[in-house]
Amino acid sequence: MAQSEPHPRQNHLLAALPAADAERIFPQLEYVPMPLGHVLYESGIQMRHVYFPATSIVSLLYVMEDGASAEIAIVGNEGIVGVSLFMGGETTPSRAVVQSAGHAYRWAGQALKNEFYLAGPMQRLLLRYTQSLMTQMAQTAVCNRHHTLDQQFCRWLLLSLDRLSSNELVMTQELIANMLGVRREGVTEAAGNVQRAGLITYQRGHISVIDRPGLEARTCECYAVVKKELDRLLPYSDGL
Amino acid sequence: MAQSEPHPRQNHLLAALPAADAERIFPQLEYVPMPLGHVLYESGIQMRHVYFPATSIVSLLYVMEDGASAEIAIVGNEGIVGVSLFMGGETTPSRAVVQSAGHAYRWAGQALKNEFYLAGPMQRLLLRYTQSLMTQMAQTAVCNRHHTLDQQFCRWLLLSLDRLSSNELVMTQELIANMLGVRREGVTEAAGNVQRAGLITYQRGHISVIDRPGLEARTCECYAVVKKELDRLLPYSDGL
DNA sequence: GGCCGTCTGTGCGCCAGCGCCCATTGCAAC
DNA sequence: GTTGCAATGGGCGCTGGCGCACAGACGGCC
Repeated sequence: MAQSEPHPRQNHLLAALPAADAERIFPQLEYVPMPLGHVLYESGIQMRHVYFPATSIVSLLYVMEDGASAEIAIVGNEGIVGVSLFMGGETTPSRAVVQSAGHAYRWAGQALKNEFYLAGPMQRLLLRYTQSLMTQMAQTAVCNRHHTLDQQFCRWLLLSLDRLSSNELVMTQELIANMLGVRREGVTEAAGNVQRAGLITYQRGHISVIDRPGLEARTCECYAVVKKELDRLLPYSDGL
Repeated sequence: MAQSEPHPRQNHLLAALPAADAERIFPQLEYVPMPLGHVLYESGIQMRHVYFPATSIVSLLYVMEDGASAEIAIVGNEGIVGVSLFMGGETTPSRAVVQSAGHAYRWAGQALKNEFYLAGPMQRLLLRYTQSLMTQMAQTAVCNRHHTLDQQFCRWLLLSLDRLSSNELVMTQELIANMLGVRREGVTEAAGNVQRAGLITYQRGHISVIDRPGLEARTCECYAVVKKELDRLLPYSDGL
C-alpha cells in the first residue's frame, strides 16, 4: 500500500465497508498518532474509544499480579482495538499497548455502539473480526503450551509484519520478551539462531526479514492457522 | 440446583431470558444426551446446532498436526457451545468434546441465527458470554506461559466443578492430561501433591474436593480472573 | 474367585527456559 | 570525539516438565 495520504481505507475493516456506510462513518473518525508504548486501555478501565490501526500495531497483553506479562493477541490494520465495547462488557482484564508506532482511526465508543446496533455491514465485520481474534488467542494458548521459543519468535515476527504490511520492524528484544512473556536473554538467543540461519538481520532494535519463506518454514503451524482463519473470515484484496 | 426435572433454565444463559423470549425460544430446544467423549464439532467443519449444556461440560480443544492437544476453554451450564455460528464464521479451528457426560439443550443453527438478528436479550446474552469466553481463552494462554502444572491442575479442576455445580468429577488423569496438554505422569504428580495436601481425594477417575478454599489458595490468579469476569458479564442468581 | 485391562504411581536421564551476572557494542547527545 | 546509556551477547547452575519404561492396584466380567 502506498504510504501517501492517510485514509480510513488503510484499515481493512474500514476498507471493507460499502460506500453508503463508509460515507456515514468516515466523518466520525479521527486520525490520531499512536506513539510507541502508549497504553490505549488499562485492565478493567472503561473504554471511551475504539481504534482502527492504520500504520500502527497494538498488543493486547495481560499483566499479572507479580508483574509478569504475556501477549494474547496482536491487532494491526486488519482489525480494531476495543471489541469489548460492542460485545457489551465495556472493559476487559487486559491491557492494550502500542507496539509499533504509527497512526490509527479513533471512533467514539457511543458512535460505534449506535452503528453496531444498526445490524448492518459494520456489525457483520466486527463480529467476524472478533472471531478471528478469538482464534488468535486460542492459538496463542496452544503455542505457549507446546512450541519452542524459536518457533514462537518466528510466529510473532510474521504476525507483526503482516499487520504492518512491511518487512521491517523496530522493536528491542526487551520488548519482544515482554510480549512473548519470556526472558530477554531467551529472545536474544532465538533471534541469534534465526539470524545465523540467514532469515533476518537484527541490529539494535531494527529487524529486517531477508528470507520470508524461510521464516514461515521455521515457525510452527500456529502462524498459518491464524492467517488462514483471518483470510477466511475477512477476505481482503488490497486493491479494494 | 435440584436434580429433578430437566428444564432449559438449568442453563444460565437460557435462565436469564425474559419470559416473552423464553416462551418463543424454549419450544425450539431439544434436550439431548451428551455422552463422554462425544465430539460436537470438528475443526473446520460446518456446525448445524449450538448446545446449551445443562448437566454436562464441553471442552473446546485444539488438536495439532502432531496429535498434541490443548484445551482453550471449558463450557458448562453457564454458556453455549458454538459461538462461531452467530459470530459469522460458521466454523472454528478447534474441536468441541464432551468432557463430562450429561445433557444439553440443542438448538438448530438457523433458528439461533434468526433469533440473534432480532437484536433482543438473547443477542445481548450471547455477545456478553462470548466476551467471557475470550477472557477464558486469554487467561489460558497466560496460564500456559507462566504457571506450574500444580496451579493449572487446580485451576482446571475449579473451573470444571463450577460448571457442574458439584464437588465431584469423573475424569481419568489421562483425559486431564489431554486437556491441559501435558503428560499423564505430570497430572499424576500434580494430583498426588494436591491429594497429599488434603484438598482432594482421587480414586481411579473419581475426584472429590474436600477443601475448596484450599484449592483456591493453591491455584493461580487465573481462576479468579475468569470467574470474576464471568460474574461481571453475566450475573446469575440461582433462584431466578 | 480369578483374570485382565485400565488406571495410577515411580524412577530414570534429558533439555528448554529461568534467574542472575557481566562483557561488549553501537547510537546519540553533548 | 568522547562519554553515557541502551541494547545485545554470552556463561553459569537450577528446575519443571518431557519421554520412556515398568510396577502395583483397583474394578469389572466371566
